[in-house]
Amino acid sequence: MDHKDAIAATMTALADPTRRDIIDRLRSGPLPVGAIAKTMPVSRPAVSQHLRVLSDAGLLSVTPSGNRRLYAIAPDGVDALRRYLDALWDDALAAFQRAAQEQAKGKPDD
Amino acid sequence: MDHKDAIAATMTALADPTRRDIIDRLRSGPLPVGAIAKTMPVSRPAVSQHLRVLSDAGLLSVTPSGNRRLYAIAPDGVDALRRYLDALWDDALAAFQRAAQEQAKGKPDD
DNA sequence: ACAAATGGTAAGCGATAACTTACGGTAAGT
DNA sequence: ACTTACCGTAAGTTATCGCTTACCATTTGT
Repeated sequence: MDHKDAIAATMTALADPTRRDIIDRLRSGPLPVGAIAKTMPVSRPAVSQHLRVLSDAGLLSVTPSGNRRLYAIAPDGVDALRRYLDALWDDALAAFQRAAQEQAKGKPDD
Repeated sequence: MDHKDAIAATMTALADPTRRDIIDRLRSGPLPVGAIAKTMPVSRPAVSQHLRVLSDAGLLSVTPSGNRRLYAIAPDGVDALRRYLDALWDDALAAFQRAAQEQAKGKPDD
């Protein structure tokens, strides 16, 4: 998977409110599918599908434990998106300051 | 707008590839609608609609300049999402280390 | 005053995505 | 061995979203 595509997949994964709910459930630690679905308004297969999307995006890791499958937040996946936003923030700030400078130079007597 | 909703809107706004393309066009500085649309494979109204979504999410600022409207990346909007991911990353790391500790304690003779 | 340029909005269409029910497959308990 | 629990996948439906064309408002230029 390309780096640009990875960002796209991660962003799309986090865009859905139900998936962000799932992420919130996993903030305190790994959980099996059933435990997640029990506290959510959607069916278990729906949760399973969401977990697939989140895993494909690299946001979750899966560790089969006997009968169950424990899902956990993958710090690396979150970090990738974090770095993208850091770069975007740097560019935005630089462009902002440049625009402010040009306006001060272009219109000195406002 | 609630803080949670703001994150949701920002995430949804950045989930679309065309909107991320627009953001990329604005990395070097503010641009009017027409200039953006000219370098993109979609029509100007489509760009206009995307700019609306991005603005509503707080990711862009608009400054009317005579006939045109200059769109620029809003550093504050990006920063809000950045902080959300930072918090998520912190929680993920803490949960990760806690899980590693519990496994080391629970299964000492693996 | 008229014409051209810039851009936001409405209506309609096609594709995608999230959900449900139904099913199959593997691991654990009795 | 059989039954129960846990979970992923398939098929089908519905709602949402992104796009286009058409239209209107405002501003600039002649």
